[in-house]
Amino acid sequence: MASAEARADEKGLRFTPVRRKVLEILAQEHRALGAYEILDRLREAGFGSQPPVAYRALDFLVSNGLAHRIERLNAFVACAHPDDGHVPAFMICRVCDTVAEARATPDRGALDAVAEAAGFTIERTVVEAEGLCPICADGDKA
Amino acid sequence: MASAEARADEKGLRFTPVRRKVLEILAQEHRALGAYEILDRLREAGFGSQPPVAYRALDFLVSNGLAHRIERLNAFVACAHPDDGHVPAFMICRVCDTVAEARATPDRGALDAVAEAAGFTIERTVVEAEGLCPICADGDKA
DNA sequence: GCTTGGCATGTTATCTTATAACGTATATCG
DNA sequence: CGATATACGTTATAAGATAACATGCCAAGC
Ligand SMILES: [Zn+2]
Ligand SMILES: [Zn+2]
Ligand SMILES: [Zn+2]
Ligand SMILES: [Zn+2]
Repeated sequence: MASAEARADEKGLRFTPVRRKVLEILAQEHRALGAYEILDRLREAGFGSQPPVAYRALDFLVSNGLAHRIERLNAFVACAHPDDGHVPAFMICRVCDTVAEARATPDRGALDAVAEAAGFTIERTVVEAEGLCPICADGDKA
Repeated sequence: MASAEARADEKGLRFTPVRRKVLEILAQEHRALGAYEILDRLREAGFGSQPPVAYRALDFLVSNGLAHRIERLNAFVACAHPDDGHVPAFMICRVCDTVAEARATPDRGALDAVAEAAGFTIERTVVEAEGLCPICADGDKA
């Protein structure tokens, strides 16, 4: 995470205490956190306690590729590959809510073809798979 | 839509007036409608006017493959291919909110591979592309 | 034909998620 | 130092979703 931060600094981004704290909070979890859950922890840490505080920091992190929004959950995760500009794909466990991030880039062939045929210009793609993580799949069998 | 309805009947599903009305409302639009927008139209048509009325009908339609939820928009569209069990992919115009549905099935190769490697069992996949439809892309140039 | 059980509908109340609007503080630059 | 831009903080409210409970409907079983 330190490296991501360093790169952000180089790009002239202002990595303020709230923003750093939110990224730390996200990075400590392997699951997606809702904005209000993050807000609770900000409050505990002495930051502002109203929704815009959390949402603004999250907007910053998402805009700059340091975090992603999980549409399926209305929640957020730290980016697992903050280096490059990538198209993320997520695997969300419906039991324990853990979220794993993969790169989806090679995935887009078929959809791209349809879009091109339809004259649709894709700017952003959301790929979110829901299912069972290995641990919870084991639990199910037991 | 009549055909979809007939098939639903055959499966022993109860196609009640509210449910039919909601499907009609969705089918009349090529964009996604929020639950409260649907609720407004139900009210106008003399149905119940409280949120659960809309949400329950939508749950029914989504569960039975007659409509889809667009996670990106927290909204709903009628299914364009109600025949088969398909994995839908959506192209959402960020300007006019129109939603086009494509079949995503051949798309999943890469993600499937990653999931298998990780031991993750995929049960459902959300694919939503955001961008510009042909009409709005033209408008941008002008 | 009446009863009973399951399902759908309807309502009230409440919860969660998100943003608008405004004032204050802090940083950056001439 | 003063001007300007960006970030932070608060209040208030919008938008999306569900819990809990009462009522109505219909079809199966007596
Ligand atoms: Zn990422
Ligand atoms: Zn799990
Ligand atoms: Zn469909
Ligand atoms: Zn458009």
